Amino acid sequence: MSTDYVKLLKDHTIKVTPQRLDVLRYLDHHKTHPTVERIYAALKTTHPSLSKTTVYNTLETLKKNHLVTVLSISGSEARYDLTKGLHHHFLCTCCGHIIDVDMVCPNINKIIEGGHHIDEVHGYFKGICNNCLRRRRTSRG
Amino acid sequence: MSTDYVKLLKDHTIKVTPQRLDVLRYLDHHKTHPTVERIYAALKTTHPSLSKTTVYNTLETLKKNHLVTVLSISGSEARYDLTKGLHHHFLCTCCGHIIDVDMVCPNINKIIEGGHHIDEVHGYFKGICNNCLRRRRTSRG
DNA sequence: GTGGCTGCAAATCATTTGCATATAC
DNA sequence: GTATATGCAAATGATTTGCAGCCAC
Repeated sequence: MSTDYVKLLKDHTIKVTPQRLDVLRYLDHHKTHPTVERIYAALKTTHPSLSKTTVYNTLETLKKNHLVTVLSISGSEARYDLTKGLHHHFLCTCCGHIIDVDMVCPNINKIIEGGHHIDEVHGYFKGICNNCLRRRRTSRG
Repeated sequence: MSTDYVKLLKDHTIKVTPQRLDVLRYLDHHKTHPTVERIYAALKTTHPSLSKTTVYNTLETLKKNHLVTVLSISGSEARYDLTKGLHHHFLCTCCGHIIDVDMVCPNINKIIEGGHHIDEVHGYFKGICNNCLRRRRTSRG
């Protein structure tokens, strides 16, 4: 993503506001699939008047413009990701981290045999990440 | 799934109660990935004393025993599925139906290159199903 | 008989809504 | 100047929790 967030918003006919720039910059600098709460808490420190509603509104606007993607991989809280090429996600059920998975499934089009029109493809994997596996091994042995 | 729900529960050391049998039977007869609300509403008609808490509890118990699988494909409400072999799901954003997708991705193991341990694989597709596509075409032309 | 299950009501948590004020353009 | 965005508080909706009484084993 370019760092010209102003241009990015203007290109999508989204009005430029400090709040929107903040959220965009945060997502660009923290590719950790953050929750609304995390984004809000982080930005609140440097922008105390920020409201959580605005974070929700902003993310909704960015989503409608396909600038962000929402993940529903981890239970109750939505996770947000700057939109980039098709990739999938691995949730470590031990530490909660979400790891990007670049993987192509060549026969993904099989589903089109049913004559359905596909807009979105989400691959969600859950398990234990290599970090947690290592830590467990170490602490036991 | 066998229709011997009593045996199924006993095999998993789950106490047999009318409520649990009801939920199990409902899921076996309605492979529509129902929400808690739908299961509850349906069973309530023949079992008026049933509580929604019990539906939640039962689904949680069945889930822990890997008898049901939870889908988080459709926004805020969880959807429940009797567990069967690996398959994926297509959500029609027009009519809300969830369609099973039997599809094998041969290089799914690529993710293991990262040394992560995988427990669950969920493929979620979103778009417009063939039914809705046909209906739209018809109503326009 | 007893531990686990049920069902009710209240609590919680993420998200949405209504609305008055403020701001981008 | 006007339409839109912001921020607050209240509302909503799904799910969870606490607890008293009940039931499967």
